[in-house]
Amino acid sequence: MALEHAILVSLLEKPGSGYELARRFDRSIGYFWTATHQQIYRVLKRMESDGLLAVRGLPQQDRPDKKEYSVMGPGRAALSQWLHEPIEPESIRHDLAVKIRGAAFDDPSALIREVERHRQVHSDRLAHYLAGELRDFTGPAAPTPLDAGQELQHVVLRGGIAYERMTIAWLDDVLATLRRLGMSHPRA
Amino acid sequence: MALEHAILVSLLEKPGSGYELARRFDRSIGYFWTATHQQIYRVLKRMESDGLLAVRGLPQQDRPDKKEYSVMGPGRAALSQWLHEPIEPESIRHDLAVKIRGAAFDDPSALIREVERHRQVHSDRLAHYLAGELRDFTGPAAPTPLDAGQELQHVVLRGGIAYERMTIAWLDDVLATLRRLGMSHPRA
DNA sequence: TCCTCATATGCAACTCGTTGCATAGCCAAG
DNA sequence: CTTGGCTATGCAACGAGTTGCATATGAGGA
Repeated sequence: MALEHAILVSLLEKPGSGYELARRFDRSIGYFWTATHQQIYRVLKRMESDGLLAVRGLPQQDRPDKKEYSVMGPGRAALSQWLHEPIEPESIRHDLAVKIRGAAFDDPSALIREVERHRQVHSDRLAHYLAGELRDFTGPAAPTPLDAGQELQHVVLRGGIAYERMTIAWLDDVLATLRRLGMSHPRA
Repeated sequence: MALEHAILVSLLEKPGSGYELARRFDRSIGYFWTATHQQIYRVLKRMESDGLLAVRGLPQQDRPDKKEYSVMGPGRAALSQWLHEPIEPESIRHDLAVKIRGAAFDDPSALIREVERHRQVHSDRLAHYLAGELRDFTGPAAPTPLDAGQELQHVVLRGGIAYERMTIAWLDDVLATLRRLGMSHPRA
């Protein structure tokens, strides 16, 4: 149930509405966690009724009202408790790897375009992460020195960068393998 | 719904029972997909009633009967169709990254043992993958030349190896960062 | 003898996550 | 003037995944 905790972290970094959270989950938090607005609204409601969050209705001019959530004492305590509990190291769930092994029972060369498309997506993500790193942490406009929260955000971002770089290199390996097999066995 | 397809791939590689599949999902297939026996039994039953799989009851001496599943024509067709459909590049779900950012609101040094434990798990996985690579693909007992299926299994395994190596390096970066913050801010 | 482990399958209840749809006002482009 | 996009929230239904428990047999150890 880490979505709850990811929301607590994000709201501690800055209070906001469900809609704003959903956008953060498409951006910085999205480097390591994804969530749709449906999930977020549902969990926010539960967390509020559990007393972890406070909600403040903000009537706005020219657009629908929004509800700004912020973390209460029990929310902070719940996060702290979770931080002290051990969690399971994650295991991967990689559809593309299933497809690659499945290619042994189909035409391997048919996968090449798909793998190229994935490579492009990861390459775009890498560029996006690197731009963010320059903007927030290593560029001339970045604060110096960084505070603890920023250092931790930076090390998480470095993880995202390392992940994308590793993935791109692996997809190149996959492409080379598929092309090699496609040449020697034009039709499997 | 890639569990279904992972099962098809695994049963095409070799027919087997639900129990055997569950063990494969703890081993080679588990490099990139996990599933419990509950999930597997449930999906096998559905796939059989959908006509994707054939089942053969094997009475055994000295132990409970087992049901051996194998892929039928429609199952192979379903896999082939899926292989030709584009899939979304996955996004990460990394609890540990949530914890690391959360450490800004708690004592960062409390996370060090947790990160060290994760590093150990990934290091063990890497050793396990490398042993498997030597046994099945690069060692003296490995078949030469490898057929297409084995080449594809190998490139997937290389992906697992690259992932673990990257993760270990990142966790070292995380540990260095946490230790640095722990020194300059003994209590956050 | 009893306990645990390994094989082998399964139900029931639950939470988590996704998808489609609905509402509602404003703005800008065509 | 209608279509689509952005802000902002939400319901309903479904599918995916987890956890706890139940059943059955035989082997080996305490």
